[in-house]
Amino acid sequence: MPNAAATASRPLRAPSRPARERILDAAEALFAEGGLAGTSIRDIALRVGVTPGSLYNHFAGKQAIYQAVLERGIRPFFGLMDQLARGEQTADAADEIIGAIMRHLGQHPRLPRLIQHEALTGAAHLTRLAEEWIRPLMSVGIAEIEREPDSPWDPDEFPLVIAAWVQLIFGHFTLSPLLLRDVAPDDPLSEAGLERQTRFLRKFVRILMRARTPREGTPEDPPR
Amino acid sequence: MPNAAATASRPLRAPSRPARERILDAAEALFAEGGLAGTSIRDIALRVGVTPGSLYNHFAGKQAIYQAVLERGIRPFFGLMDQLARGEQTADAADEIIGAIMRHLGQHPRLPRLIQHEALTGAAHLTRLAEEWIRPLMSVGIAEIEREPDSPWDPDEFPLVIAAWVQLIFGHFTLSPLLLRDVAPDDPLSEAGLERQTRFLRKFVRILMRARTPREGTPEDPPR
Amino acid sequence: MPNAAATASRPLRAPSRPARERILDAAEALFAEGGLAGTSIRDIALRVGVTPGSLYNHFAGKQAIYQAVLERGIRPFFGLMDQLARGEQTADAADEIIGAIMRHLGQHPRLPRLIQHEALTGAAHLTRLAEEWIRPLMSVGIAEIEREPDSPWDPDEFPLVIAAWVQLIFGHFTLSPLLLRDVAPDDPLSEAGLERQTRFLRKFVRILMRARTPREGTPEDPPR
Amino acid sequence: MPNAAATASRPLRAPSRPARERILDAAEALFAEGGLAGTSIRDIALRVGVTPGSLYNHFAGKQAIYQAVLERGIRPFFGLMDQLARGEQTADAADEIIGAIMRHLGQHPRLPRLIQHEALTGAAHLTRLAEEWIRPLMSVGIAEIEREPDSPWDPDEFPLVIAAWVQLIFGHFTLSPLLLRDVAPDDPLSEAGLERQTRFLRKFVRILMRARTPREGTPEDPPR
DNA sequence: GATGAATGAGGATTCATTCAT
DNA sequence: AATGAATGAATCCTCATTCAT
Repeated sequence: MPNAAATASRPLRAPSRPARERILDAAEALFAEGGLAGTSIRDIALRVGVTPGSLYNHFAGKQAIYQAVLERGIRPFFGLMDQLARGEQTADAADEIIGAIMRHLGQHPRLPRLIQHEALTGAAHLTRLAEEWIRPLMSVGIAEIEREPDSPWDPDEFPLVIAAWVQLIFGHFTLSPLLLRDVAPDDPLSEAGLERQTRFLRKFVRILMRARTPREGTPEDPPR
Repeated sequence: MPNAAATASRPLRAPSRPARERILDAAEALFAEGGLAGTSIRDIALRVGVTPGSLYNHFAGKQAIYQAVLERGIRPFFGLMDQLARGEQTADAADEIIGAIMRHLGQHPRLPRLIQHEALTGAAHLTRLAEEWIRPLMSVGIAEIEREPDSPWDPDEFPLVIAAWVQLIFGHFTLSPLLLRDVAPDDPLSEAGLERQTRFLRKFVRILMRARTPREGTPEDPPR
Repeated sequence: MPNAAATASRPLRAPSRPARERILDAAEALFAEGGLAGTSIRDIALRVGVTPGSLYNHFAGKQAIYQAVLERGIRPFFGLMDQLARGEQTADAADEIIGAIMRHLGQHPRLPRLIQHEALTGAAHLTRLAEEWIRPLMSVGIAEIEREPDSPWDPDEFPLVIAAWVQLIFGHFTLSPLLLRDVAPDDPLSEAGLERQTRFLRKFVRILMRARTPREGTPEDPPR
Repeated sequence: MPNAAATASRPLRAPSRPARERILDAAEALFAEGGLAGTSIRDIALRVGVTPGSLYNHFAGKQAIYQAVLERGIRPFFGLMDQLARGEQTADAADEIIGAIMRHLGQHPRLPRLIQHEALTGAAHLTRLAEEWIRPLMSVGIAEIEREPDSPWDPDEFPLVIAAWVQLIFGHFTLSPLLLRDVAPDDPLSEAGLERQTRFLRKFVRILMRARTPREGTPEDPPR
């Protein structure tokens, strides 16, 4: 009974993390790496240290585990967005928002990967969740843009600006590990990497939001 | 539209696009959607209109097809980067680069998805390719940044700036379809959506590159 | 109605029909429908409203439950046969026998189905029981035939006649629900359906037992 | 390659029975014994001498095999019924019908078992087939009854008479092997057993159809 | 007596791959 | 080049059973 031994050594902490959570932990890690199709029930069971059949005492099946992982990951993130939306409108709110989000994702670095996997494969498992997640996200962002009088952006560009923010934040977790593999001084997901990216994003936003629109290089040339 | 040129030499409808290409076409579409693990040989064969066994007359196996899809997709993109790197250093080079890249990806919208899948699952199949791809990409970008005397960025931030660009461009193909699903006036991958994003990115880069650094809101507050 | 008597001693609604019986009730219903292989321990537990493991507090396993269901069903039927064999030899004994059997099976309509399942799958679980059941059944029947002086049957045909009776009686429970599905005015297992069949069988037996042998159409033509 | 050897020894007969048929042969035998739930794909594959996966090159799954077995078995039987319905209305038609049916079932003794299994488990897989099978069967039978002027049966009893015939015929294959196990001189499904039953049924029908109704023993006593 | 969690065996089915034709 | 049939491994899941609580 290895788990018993493992938990016995820990002084007080919960009498072994509940099985359901342990399964979701393992599944989250694997799904974040391989996605739904790339992760097998056996992999999960193996990581939990249990027989595949055992998982079915806790979840109805692979899809149910996947869905639960997604919900467990998104729910607090959604809560954070909600809370930020309600936050005080100080001058440096943007800085605070970026910091809060990066801090949260730094502690849950699998969430952006899970969402990116979903987005790639059709987001079938996300649609219900996404509806309550993307909306507030857009609200938070748009409110933030509008508060800035010097913002160079037109209202019909606002969604693109928000999307850009999401891409930059998520991309740090999903793409930068590849892009910066040999070029950055440290792992993007390390403490240092996260701080670096946070500073970078703050500067980024400062520039983007307060800048006066520069003259257009080639005004209105069509992209084609 | 290079394919059009290639097939122009044959009568009209290409009844005989080489089998190898037809397989890669089918596989590309499926891999872009489901990734390597989420796509079966049978799916591909079905889409080609052929028996699974037949594929083995053209490729050594599933992995070989996957690798070939990746290479076929990345090679021209790599070529484009190379060409852009060599391009004239006009004042509006950045605009041209963005246009060229968006134009290319607009015609090969699966490429960013393939790469994103790879990035998520560990990029095992990409490393060889990535080495010859990411380097020039970084070069092109850094050169471009350096040419801008007013750029607010420090040299050690350059890689992050490049990464940001990639995230913004790729994200449009991998994340925006989800993010803007109900909020944008049209499909991000449609002609109109691509033009919109191209204009947006140009404005973005203009602001980012030429802006004078605004005063920091909270100078040097650590992210945590 | 022995169950009624048993529960009559308790207040009224039997909130505490012994667990063993409740299990057998559930199992009987399911085994009668799906047979041994087609019924899972979980199905039974679900129907009882209990956890699968609980069943093992009352029975050694699935087979034991099955065996117990079989025995609980056959025992009273065997008792009935025995009693009928001992019955008064009145002129209308056959009518009474048919009535008694149909009445009993009407109240235990799963028994013929259970036995038929067994007969189909090899009767491995029945052999011990069958030995003490089929014998008396044959006795009762043969005695009855012999009492009829006008019977057209030869002694070596007696077993076939008995078998025919069983087939007709059991068939009403196992085959007629399918055969008469759209053609009979009511469900064969309903009160009305059972009465109808009882009348029919009585007429049947009257004809069969007392008829004078008609001239053979084609005397002694081989069946092939 | 044992099959090759086996068929090589046979002088001329078809170049090995087609795989599809071999699978259905094996499946039929097993389904007739254990029913759908009691038969595993592996059992079938084992009997065919092939790997379970191979079956899926020929059938979509277990249910498909089952359905095909049912159809292959019922179709010719249905054809026979149809042909008998069209047959000449000679004086001894009943004898001929009984002979034909018993002959057919004697060569396909699994069919009654398959149908009985279905009837017990709900006949879900049979309903479509049954509709085209039970109708003509009823027609054949009723026509036959009506042709007999001395028949003691009322028109509203006709379906019960037909059902009785089916029960007697099917029961010989599904119930008699159990009932007559130790009491008959030979196996009911042997040549001799079949002939015996055929003679018995002919006598049975002669009596039943031509008999004058005997006086009722107890006129109209309700069965309860 | 009941439960929740675990298990090993086996269930159907899918999969990548091979190969004779 | 393509196919149909085969295969062994792996897939997800169910099952009967056990056992500490």
